[in-house]
Amino acid sequence: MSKCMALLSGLWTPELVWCLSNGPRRFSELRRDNPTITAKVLTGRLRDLEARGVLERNVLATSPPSVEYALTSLGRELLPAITSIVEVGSRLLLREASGKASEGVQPEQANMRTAPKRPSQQRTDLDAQME
Amino acid sequence: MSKCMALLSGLWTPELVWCLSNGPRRFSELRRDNPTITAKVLTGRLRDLEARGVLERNVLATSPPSVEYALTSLGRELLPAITSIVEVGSRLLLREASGKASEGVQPEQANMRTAPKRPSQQRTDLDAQME
DNA sequence: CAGTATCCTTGCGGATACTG
DNA sequence: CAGTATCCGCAAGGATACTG
Repeated sequence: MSKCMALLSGLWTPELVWCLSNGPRRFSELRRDNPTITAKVLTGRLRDLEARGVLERNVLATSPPSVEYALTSLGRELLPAITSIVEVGSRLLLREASGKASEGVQPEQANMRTAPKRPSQQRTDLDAQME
Repeated sequence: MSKCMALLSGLWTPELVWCLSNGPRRFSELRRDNPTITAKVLTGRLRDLEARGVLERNVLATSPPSVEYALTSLGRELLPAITSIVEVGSRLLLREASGKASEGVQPEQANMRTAPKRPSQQRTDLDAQME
């Protein structure tokens, strides 16, 4: 679970995948796309993503040498997921900007002696979706 | 971009959302679901997610008092995205387990004097999808 | 039960300088 | 151009103890 989400962990990681979403891109191009990232961090993230199989590194024999980074097919499969998170995310951020409506306070029933027991949850509906 | 992905940032955050995916759950239940999380971190993540509008905190007037956490409607919209990332993630992890096939080495053409110029990329195909 | 309060460590990311 | 090498600060998490 966390292992899988760790695919996109690390600062700048989503941006980099995003930048590669419409074609390969070189090291210096990625630097220009994200002006405030440092070379060290950029190399780090690219190496991580390469190790995880999200992108491929391709050295071109130009002079001076240039290096291209491109999403793999599995890397490309992450794009829809990213967009949907961003979609929800921006709605959430908008909600924060305009004063948070409805601080809901419903008057729960009092005086029940013990709280209800629930099973310790082995399967979730998400597990079901997975198969 | 990173702001939106930060919704699910923080260790344990995806697990917690996952645990709430099939209904509300109490503090101690969440602790049992993730045996190695500490109370401090659990409270922290829950407060974060509440502030971000992903879940709601609901104090029940039982004795002893119990607190229920439940996903909001927007929180629930994150679930499909999470599952698709996990989907790709597990395929990636499998690939690592069984020796990584095809370390592709294609013989790129040499001796071109300069590398190709590409535009500095203002819009991506993902931006197009968003509208 | 559902948390706070404190302390302490690790490591991520930024800044800066240098290289094949 | 496409990186590596160091140093540093700080915040996120873990461990542990205590509370209404």
